[in-house]
Amino acid sequence: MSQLDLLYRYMHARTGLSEQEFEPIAACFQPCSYKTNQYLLREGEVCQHNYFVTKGSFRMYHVNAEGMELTRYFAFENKFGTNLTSLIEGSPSIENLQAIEPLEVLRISKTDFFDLVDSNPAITKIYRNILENAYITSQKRIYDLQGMTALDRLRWLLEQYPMILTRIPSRMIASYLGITPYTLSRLKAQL
Amino acid sequence: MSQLDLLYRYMHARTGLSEQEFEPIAACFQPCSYKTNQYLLREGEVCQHNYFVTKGSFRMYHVNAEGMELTRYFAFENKFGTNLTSLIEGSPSIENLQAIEPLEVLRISKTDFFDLVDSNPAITKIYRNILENAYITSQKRIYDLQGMTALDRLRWLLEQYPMILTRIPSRMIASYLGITPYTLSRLKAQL
DNA sequence: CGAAAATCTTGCCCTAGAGCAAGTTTTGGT
DNA sequence: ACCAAAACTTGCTCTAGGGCAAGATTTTCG
Repeated sequence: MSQLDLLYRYMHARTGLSEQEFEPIAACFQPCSYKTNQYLLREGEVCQHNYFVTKGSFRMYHVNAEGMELTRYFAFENKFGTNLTSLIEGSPSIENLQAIEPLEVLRISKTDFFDLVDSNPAITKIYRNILENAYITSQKRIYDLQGMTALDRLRWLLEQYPMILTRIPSRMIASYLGITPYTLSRLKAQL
Repeated sequence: MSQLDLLYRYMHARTGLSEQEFEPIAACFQPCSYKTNQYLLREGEVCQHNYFVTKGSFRMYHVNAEGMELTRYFAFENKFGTNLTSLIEGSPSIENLQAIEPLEVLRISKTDFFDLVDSNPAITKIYRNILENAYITSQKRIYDLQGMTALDRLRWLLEQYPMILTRIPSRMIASYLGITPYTLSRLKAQL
């Protein structure tokens, strides 16, 4: 299955667009590879692309005033991921996008993307879908996690991504759950 | 300033639409009043409207498994507010929308709203704007609050809504900040 | 206006999770 | 395959914030 096939399937499932309609869209996407730990975007830069993951994964994280990493999102296969805030506002990103595993993406430039959003009904719909899902996911995260103990939060995460403990380094999971690596290590013993 | 004037200003600022273009949109909105503590939507119901606040405020909150209230959002004047997840998915709402002060809104039904989103370019743009803002706000909340002490979180909230301590009961603010009313009371002494 | 109810405050004690230190295991580069 | 560096584990101590109880204040509504 080629990279573009994956993207086509993603879009077809959400909009029912035909292969012909897909062609001009596909032309805007560029394949791109990153090694583990390599950055797609660094804090302070203005985000220029939207990324569709075809293999591997990357994370989005922020370094706060105390120097602590806070991971907000893991993008796995068949997901779009980007710093939407920076992409939308054209403001400097407050977060880093970093490959966790050897990563392959299809990326589309900001201008091409928003041109398509404004001109191509299928992409208008996809963008709406991306925004709706991003919003719903982030609401779910706020609600589900608030008031839970750290152990419950870990169980919640494992339900959503059963593979995560084997694929992703613990310190990143800890920073996603808002706990220290020490605590995560102790919790794993209790699972 | 009439309710519809406020809505027109809101939309004009975001899309530049003319009064003539606004007319058919305005026709879809219905004025509606609620008393303090009255519910716009209860948990378990499917959300049927999108609300634009012209006076007063309402909150969105959820009751978790332990019976604790978690407040997610306060909607003040000139804001749209609804349970977007329920509105989008047609799923039962997991949250309650409740007036905090005597409240006046303009509401639009779900079907009218999504019909406009699909047919009216100004509303397409407004909806995109609503989604983008909802997303950005919710990201900001996750990032800003994670890793902060309770006192810092309170200060953060007061920066955004200086009037909140006088307009909104403390227990709701506590549940928004993810702390107990006891702790909030102690923190207020430290401000 | 006045009584009952709800809300807010504060003293006290307790627990979840932070953080350091010191060891162990895993990973990556040559 | 080897070594250094990074990541993970675990014992110990400490603290922010939770939660109860009991009193003070404010709100509500007849």
